[in-house]
Amino acid sequence: MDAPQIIAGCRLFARLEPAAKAKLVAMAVVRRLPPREMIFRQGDQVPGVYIVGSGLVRVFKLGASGKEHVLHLAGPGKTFAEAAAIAGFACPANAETVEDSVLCLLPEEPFAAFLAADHASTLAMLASMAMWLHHVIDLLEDVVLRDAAGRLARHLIESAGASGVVELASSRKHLASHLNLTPETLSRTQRRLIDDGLIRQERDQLTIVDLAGLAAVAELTPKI
Amino acid sequence: MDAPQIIAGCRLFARLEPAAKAKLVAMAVVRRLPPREMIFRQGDQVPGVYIVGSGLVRVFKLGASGKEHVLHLAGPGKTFAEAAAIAGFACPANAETVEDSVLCLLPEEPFAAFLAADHASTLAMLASMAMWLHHVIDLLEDVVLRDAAGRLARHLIESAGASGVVELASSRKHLASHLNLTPETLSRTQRRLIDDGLIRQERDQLTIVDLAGLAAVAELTPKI
DNA sequence: GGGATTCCTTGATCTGGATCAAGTTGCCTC
DNA sequence: GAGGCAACTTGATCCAGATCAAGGAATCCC
Repeated sequence: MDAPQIIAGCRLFARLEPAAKAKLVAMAVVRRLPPREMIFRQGDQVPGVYIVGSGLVRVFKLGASGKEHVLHLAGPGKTFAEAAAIAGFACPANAETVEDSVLCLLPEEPFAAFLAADHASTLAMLASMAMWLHHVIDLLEDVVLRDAAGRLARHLIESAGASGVVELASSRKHLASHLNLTPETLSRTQRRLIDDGLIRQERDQLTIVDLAGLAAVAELTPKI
Repeated sequence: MDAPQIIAGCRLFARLEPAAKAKLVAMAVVRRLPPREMIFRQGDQVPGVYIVGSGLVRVFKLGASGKEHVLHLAGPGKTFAEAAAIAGFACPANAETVEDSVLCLLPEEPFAAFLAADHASTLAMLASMAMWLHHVIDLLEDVVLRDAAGRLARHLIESAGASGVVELASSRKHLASHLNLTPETLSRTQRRLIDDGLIRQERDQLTIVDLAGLAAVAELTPKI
C-alpha cells in the first residue's frame, strides 16, 4: 500500500485535480504500525493530516480519572487530525491503532503551503470540515438527548447497510465507549432490544428485524 | 447598527481585505428582531451565514421528548449557521433570539460565490471553522468526561476575563442547558463552589476567588 | 403600593446507568 | 482435551443528577 493508492482512496481529496494529488503524494510519508501503537497524544503538536490506508485507528479523549471516550473510529479512506492541522492548535485527542495499519501522513508545513496555493482544495477541505463538524454535533446530540437504548438503536440504524446487518468488527468495549456506555450497560441494552424482537444476534453480527420499532426507540428526528 | 459596522466587528472576517469586506456588505441583509423570535428551525434549508450585531441568539437542539440543549449562545460579533451554509446541509439546530437583536444575514448563494472567488477568505473561514469544531469537541468532552462541578468550573474559567469576573447575562436556565444540567443542579453546584470559597456571588456576577482551586475542580473532578 | 408573573433556590425523592462482583463463553496453547 | 486467559454476560448495589414540590426574591403593570 503506497501513498498514491491511499490518497486516491480518500474521499476528502476525491475531487482534486491530478496535479494537486501529485503534490500531496510528493509530501506524503507512509508508516506501517502494529496494533495498539500510539500515533499522537492529547496536547502534542500536530504532525499534520493523517489518512488511513488500511487497518483501524481509534481517536479518543482521556478524562482525568482515566475514562476514555472514542470520538472517531477511522477506517480505510478516512482522515484524522485535519482540523487541528489546519487551525494549528495542539492535538485535542489521542490516536492509537486498533489493528495492524498503514497510515499516510501529510506533514503540517507542506500541507499548509499546499492549501495556501490551491483554492479548489481549500474549498474541498472547508466542505469536508463542515461535514465532520456536523458529525460531532450529532455525537453531542446523542449523548445529551438520547438514552442508552436510543443511542444503540441510532448507531445500529446508521451503520447497517440496506441488508439491515451490522458487523461487530471492533471490540464491544470500544463500541461502548463510543456510545458513552459501559460494556455492561451495552450488553444489557442489546439484550433488551433482542428480547423485544427488534434485532437478532448471530455470532459477530446483528440483524435488524423491526426497523420501524428500532427507529421509534432511536426517536430519530425527521430529516428533510 | 448597519452592515459595515456589524461585519467590521466580526472576528471571522477580521483579516479580510477592505475590498472583500465591501463585497460582503453589498450582499448583507440586516434584520432587527424582538426577543424570543425564531430565526430558523432544525431541518429548514439554510438561509446563509448569520452575524450577530447586537443582542443575543440561542442555537439549540430539540430532543424528541422536548428536552433542549443549547449548543451556542451567540453574542455580538459571533456568527452561526456558517457550517451548514458552507456544506449545504439543512439547519442542524434551531436558532432563536433571546433579547432584542440586530442580525446580519449573508445569503447562501452570493456567499458561496464569494468564497469560490476569494482564496484568502476561504482560508480564513477554514481556520475559523476548525476553531468552532474544536469548541464543539470541548463541549462533548465536557458532557462526557466531567461532572456538574467540573463543567461549571470550566465554564467560569473560560468566560472570566483577566479580572476573574463573570457576568451572568443570560438567564440561568439557558446556562444550565448549555452545561447539560437542570437549573436546580446548577443552583446547587454554584452554592457548593461558593461554600467552598472558590467563587463569590454579587448580584448578577460571579467573581473567581480561588482560580487554582477552581481549575483543580475543572480538571480533576472526574467521578472516582 | 399590591398583586401577579417569572425566575431562582432549597428540600425530598426517584432513577438510569455506573460500579462491583461473579459467573460464562470462546479461543488459544500445549 | 485440559488449562488459562480475555472478553462478554448477568446480578446486586450505589450514586449523581433528574424530577417533583414548595417556598423566596426580583420585576412588571395596572
